[in-house]
Amino acid sequence: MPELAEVAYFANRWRPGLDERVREVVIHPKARVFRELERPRAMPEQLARKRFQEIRTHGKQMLFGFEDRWLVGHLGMSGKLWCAPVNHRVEKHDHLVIRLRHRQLVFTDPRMFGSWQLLDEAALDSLWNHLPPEVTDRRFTKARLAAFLQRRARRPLKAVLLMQECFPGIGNWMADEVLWRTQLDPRRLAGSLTEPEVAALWKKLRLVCRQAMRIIGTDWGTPPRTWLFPHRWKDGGCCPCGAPLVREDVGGRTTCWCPTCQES
DNA sequence: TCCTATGTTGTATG
DNA sequence: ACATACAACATAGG
Repeated sequence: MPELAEVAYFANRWRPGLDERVREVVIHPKARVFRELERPRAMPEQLARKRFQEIRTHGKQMLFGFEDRWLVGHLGMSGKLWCAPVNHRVEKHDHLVIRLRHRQLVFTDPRMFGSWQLLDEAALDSLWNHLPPEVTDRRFTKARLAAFLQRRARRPLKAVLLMQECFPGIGNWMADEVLWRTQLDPRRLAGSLTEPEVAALWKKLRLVCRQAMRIIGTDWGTPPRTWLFPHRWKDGGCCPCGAPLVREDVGGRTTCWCPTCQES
């Protein structure tokens, strides 16, 4: 489910717990979501008694600060964060539960494509502080976009927009939304864009990221009907222009576009 | 039963 | 070394 703005939304579900201390951490040490931890069993004790102080996100990554330890989480395909009352009992897909005095911070993920890491200050510096610029960042320049499209010249645009190394936070629906607004066929090869097309793509990438964060990021609002978003999910949908939308596999992912608005 | 799912990664191949 | 293509991961729901 989660892309840029949904990730920001979920990260903020833990906000009510800020300033509280960790009483207990409950995990399933063998759950796939802890595959990046060297010693999953050590994690609960490393967080015990620490104060929850900070929430940040970067693309689809979330960072939670606990004094001198930082949890980095990724929600995968089906992960969710929420605050549970203190009497909540751990359920089947609750893989990480951080118990505070007044609530519990819960990570639920049926498919277990999500992942968690625990960083110390050195690891935080080497990992979190060297991420690529976000799409809305001033350093995400048109030249940077053009260079990346050239490097991935033989892949369809749709597949390229999903590459987190250049487009942190862009996922399946956001990629389709951006291409629809840019009126580019998702099957076009990245290296085939003209300079004005690159400029338009850059502009729409930034626009969709900003608007998604504003509408979905804080309270999971519903994007208006003027977006592709509400029309794209199942077969039989129509573009706001009236034409039937196409849904097909492009670059390994189901892709939705308007054959009228997005000419090849 | 079969197909799909808002994601990433490992591996084979060119 | 670099780029590309695709299976694999695990589960639920239609």
